[in-house]
Amino acid sequence: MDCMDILRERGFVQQCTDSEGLSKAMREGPVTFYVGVDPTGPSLHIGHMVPFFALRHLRQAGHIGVALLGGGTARIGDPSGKSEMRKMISYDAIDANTELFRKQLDRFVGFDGKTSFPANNKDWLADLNYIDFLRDIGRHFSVNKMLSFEAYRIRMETGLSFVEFNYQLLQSFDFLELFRRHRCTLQIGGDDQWGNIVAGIDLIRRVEGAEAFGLTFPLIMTSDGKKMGKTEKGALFLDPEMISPWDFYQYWRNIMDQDVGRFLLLFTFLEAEECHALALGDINEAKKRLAWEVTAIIHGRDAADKAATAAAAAFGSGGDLSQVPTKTMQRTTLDSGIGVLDLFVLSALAPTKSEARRLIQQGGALINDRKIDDEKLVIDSSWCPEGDLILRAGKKRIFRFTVG
RNA sequence: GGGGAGAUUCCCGAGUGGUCAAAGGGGGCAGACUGUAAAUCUGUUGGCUACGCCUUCGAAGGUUCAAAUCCUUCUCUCCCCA
Repeated sequence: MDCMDILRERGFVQQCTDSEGLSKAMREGPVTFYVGVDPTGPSLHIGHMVPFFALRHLRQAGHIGVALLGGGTARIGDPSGKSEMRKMISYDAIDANTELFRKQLDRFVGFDGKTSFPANNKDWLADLNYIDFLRDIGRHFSVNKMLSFEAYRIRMETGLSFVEFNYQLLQSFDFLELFRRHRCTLQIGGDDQWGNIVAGIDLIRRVEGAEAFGLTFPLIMTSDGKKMGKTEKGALFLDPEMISPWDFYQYWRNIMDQDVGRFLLLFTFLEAEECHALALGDINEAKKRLAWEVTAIIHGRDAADKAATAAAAAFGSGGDLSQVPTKTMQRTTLDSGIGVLDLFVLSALAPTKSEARRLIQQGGALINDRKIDDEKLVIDSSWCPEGDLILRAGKKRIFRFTVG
């Protein structure tokens, strides 16, 4: 079984320009490939990660992975898969994001400079000469052909600016540049990148007369048809400051039954047989395993253990609640008493007092397992002889105050 | 450049002088049922020092006792023509 089979078995493969040819090339020796991400925000989210999981599988099989940070392309904005034009981001913000992405990817991939390393297309895109670029690269692109791509067709409805229309040329140029610099002959990415990838392959063929490959992964959806990785707070970011390991763990713990097997294969490195076995067994145990594995991969084993312990305590038969999301409260604050509404707002379980009030009215507010039905109630030291206040909002949200 | 349409609360989308904090749907939150799942049903969904007050209907002005609704200017978007 070669690594294409592994990827296929794990549900990574959506489209491939030439899977026979690619398998052959891979058998003949290490293939250098790349995945690109545009640093358009302060953190990667789980939706970015599918190609990077694939990167690790491919590297495992002896191939060489380049993580291309789109410090240059982020200045333009990729219209693929989007119905609206993306806001322009300042150069400073892009540079800052690039660095944040690089660190997160280093953590996940573990760049060693040989089998995997980062690159930044800002290095070759930022100072391109427009006229030269048009003459050397632009002439290979047919507008007619570009317009036939699905990505652009969608935007024909809502509007497509010339800047975004150029994105494909830049990404194609990236591929060419990586081919020239590193003999990179394979680009992998989400299926929305298909058009851009194919365009790059064409460019390499025309300019260098060389053969390159493209491989795309499915856009991961949850079984109820939503884009995977969406939460109330937005995307499922990898930055623990944006999405705490607790929330991250909870996301996976609460996915739908039907998704467990698929996600185990995509987002963990457990053997395929084990993934299948887990999905066929006790589904709740499988979810716990999935949640632990993914949390461990992203945030480390320690964080995963803590999240699992906290979850067991919060939803199981009591136990150690010390790992649940926690804040410290001043002894003096508690001594003078604090209104329940303020307390819930302070915990962030309720964004406003009105929300807190609603929560209480609907019977979803608990403190130390006592149901709160009076919104004017004042909480003081007598509530926590043990030193902790455990607030619950509904059945799934929990917060702990330690007094200190 | 000319002509037309539009910008509404988290999203979509009603509303065209007071009865509008603004229909309906989606999403969210809570309750019931469960397995921390899904589906389903119910309630709720701007804020606050809450039977009242404040902020919201692209932005700024104006008319009026009263404006999301009328007038002026501006910004942005879409469509048709050049």
